[in-house]
Amino acid sequence: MVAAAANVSRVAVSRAFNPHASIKPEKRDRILKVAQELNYTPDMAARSMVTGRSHLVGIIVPDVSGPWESQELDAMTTALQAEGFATLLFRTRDDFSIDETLLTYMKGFNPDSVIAYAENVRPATLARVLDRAVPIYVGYPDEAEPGSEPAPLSDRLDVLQRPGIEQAIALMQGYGARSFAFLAGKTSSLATAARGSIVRRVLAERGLPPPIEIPGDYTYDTAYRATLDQFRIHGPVDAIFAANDVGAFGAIDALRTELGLRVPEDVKVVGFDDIHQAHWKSYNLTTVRLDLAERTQALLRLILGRLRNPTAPSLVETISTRLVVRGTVG
Amino acid sequence: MVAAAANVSRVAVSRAFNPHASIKPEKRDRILKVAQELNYTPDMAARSMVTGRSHLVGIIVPDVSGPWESQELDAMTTALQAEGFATLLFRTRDDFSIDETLLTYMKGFNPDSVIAYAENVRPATLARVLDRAVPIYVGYPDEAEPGSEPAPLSDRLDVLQRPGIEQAIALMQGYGARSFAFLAGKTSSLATAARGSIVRRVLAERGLPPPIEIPGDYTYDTAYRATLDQFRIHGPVDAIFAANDVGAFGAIDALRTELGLRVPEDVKVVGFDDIHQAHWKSYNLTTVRLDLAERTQALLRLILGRLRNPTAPSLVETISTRLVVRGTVG
DNA sequence: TTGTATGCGTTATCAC
DNA sequence: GTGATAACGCATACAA
Repeated sequence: MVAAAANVSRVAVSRAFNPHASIKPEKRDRILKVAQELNYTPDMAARSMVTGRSHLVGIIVPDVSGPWESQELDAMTTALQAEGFATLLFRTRDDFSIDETLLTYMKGFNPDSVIAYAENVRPATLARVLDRAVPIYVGYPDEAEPGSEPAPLSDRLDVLQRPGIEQAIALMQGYGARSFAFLAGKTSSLATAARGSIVRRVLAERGLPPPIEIPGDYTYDTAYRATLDQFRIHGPVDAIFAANDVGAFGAIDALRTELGLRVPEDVKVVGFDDIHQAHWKSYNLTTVRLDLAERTQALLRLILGRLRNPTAPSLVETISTRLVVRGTVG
Repeated sequence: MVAAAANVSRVAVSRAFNPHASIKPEKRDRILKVAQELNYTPDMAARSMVTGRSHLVGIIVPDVSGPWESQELDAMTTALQAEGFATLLFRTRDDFSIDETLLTYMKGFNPDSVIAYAENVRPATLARVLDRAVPIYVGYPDEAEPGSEPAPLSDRLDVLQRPGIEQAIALMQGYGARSFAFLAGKTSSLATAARGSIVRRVLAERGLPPPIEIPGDYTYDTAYRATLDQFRIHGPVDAIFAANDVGAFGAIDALRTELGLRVPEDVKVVGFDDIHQAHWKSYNLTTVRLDLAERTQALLRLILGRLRNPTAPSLVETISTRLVVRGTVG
């Protein structure tokens, strides 16, 4: 507040920086000018204490460097910044064990909102630890397990995974695929569970045999080895549906590099996410798209809506998926 | 502080949460227990005001979803979390124009430290805007331009890029390459400028002709098209040295997919960074490694060292590079 | 070891 | 439109 001392009053400075406050324009301009000369910036921590708004949005991800996660993080950070929020980034380990510690730690920063993914955090834990900020919970409603927790107090982004998966299977079947494999993601992941469940159901509906399950964990290396094992030990399949794009890359490389098979002629492959790398020529992957821009906007609506009306009932946004056809099926 | 009211005193709670404070162990345990039951967490904002430590480390990147950036961000976030810091993430646009605004905004959060990359932020701007936190500046000392700014007040991580580049060129020359191309990154990037300069110098030292410059911007698509243009319009080269791995991927796919050339038989390719994707079988890229763990530890030392002694003269850490040989040269 | 008083920088409330 | 004052939640200096 030295800026004030150098010139005139004290709360005037506060008003000068707050667009809604009433202050004579010329006075505001003068104060802002002095502030800039003195290199003064309002202290967000102090502001946070009295306004109850930290202008921080917490994001918890299991692996910042995962292509999908990093692309979503990029989009969210850009969008949040445009709205005056800063991204507070946390990284969780794969197991649920440190959930509580991490959430408690994060709570100390009083984020205005928290984005958590179903894969990483149990909804009950989330709801219990955070109170001020209503968390946003990304879930997969179609084909949810009967006993799944209802995510009591949180706003939700529901991702409809079925449409894209139906299109993918229809396309592969149309090109003659009869035997399918589902290359799973991490088993603890709700997303992969929902995807696998949908795949099984859609295959059944179309009169196709149930899929062979190839174990995976969303990584390239595991997908590569697991695909090798599947083909060498258990025998080939006509088509592989991967729970994520990176896994599909691993499967494709295993098929082409080590098994001498052609994609898509010998084996068809479809991924999930449509990350930037999916259009790289070496893969040119047909995949189910989770539209990033759409998703980012939906999350932003949830955040802003909750902040505007803290006592509103649970907010829900829904987005869908669709197939992006490239060169690994036709 | 309601936790205190529910039980005993008031500052006792503060001491209970501060490891250094003197308090009877049993009392601390009891307080911590009650705190947990009441779901209480110390407010970092309030703590920040009185201690002058925000436990926030600001990181500014141009593109969170870039493989290299996201991998470094992941490693840094993990390391910082282990030391009790949270990552405050900012994203800059490609041009320098919003530098000041973004930095001012960031300053409002009073980060304990700031990591900025030479590509994104002018050192002078950085030093002027931030005062409390001494920024950490990642630079490339070897082959620095004579007129480059000395980054006055900041701690530095110096990356020695020459060793890895020398090894790469030696290897390619050893396999018979005579004509070289340098696939550049963004022209405004200091890293790419330094890399190009080193490549030119090393080629000259080895009696090889100067490299052809292929324009690029670190992206796959641009590298793909630029490589196509180079070979179709200006003619082929024996070897391509790319300023980053993703650019190398684009070049490889252009060579193999559209030009019908073999890598490494017809054209040798080397990248830079050694991102996770470099070992994917479709590329299996020989590349210059920037060791991530080493780099993360060096940055952490800088941060902690500066915090321990705020008045110390500029801290400098130096890390080197080395070639990782895979399948795109031999 | 423990409690009391003070201050960190800001905004909200209430006078003027 | 403007200024004084209280309050946010915490850590520290000091006294006990």
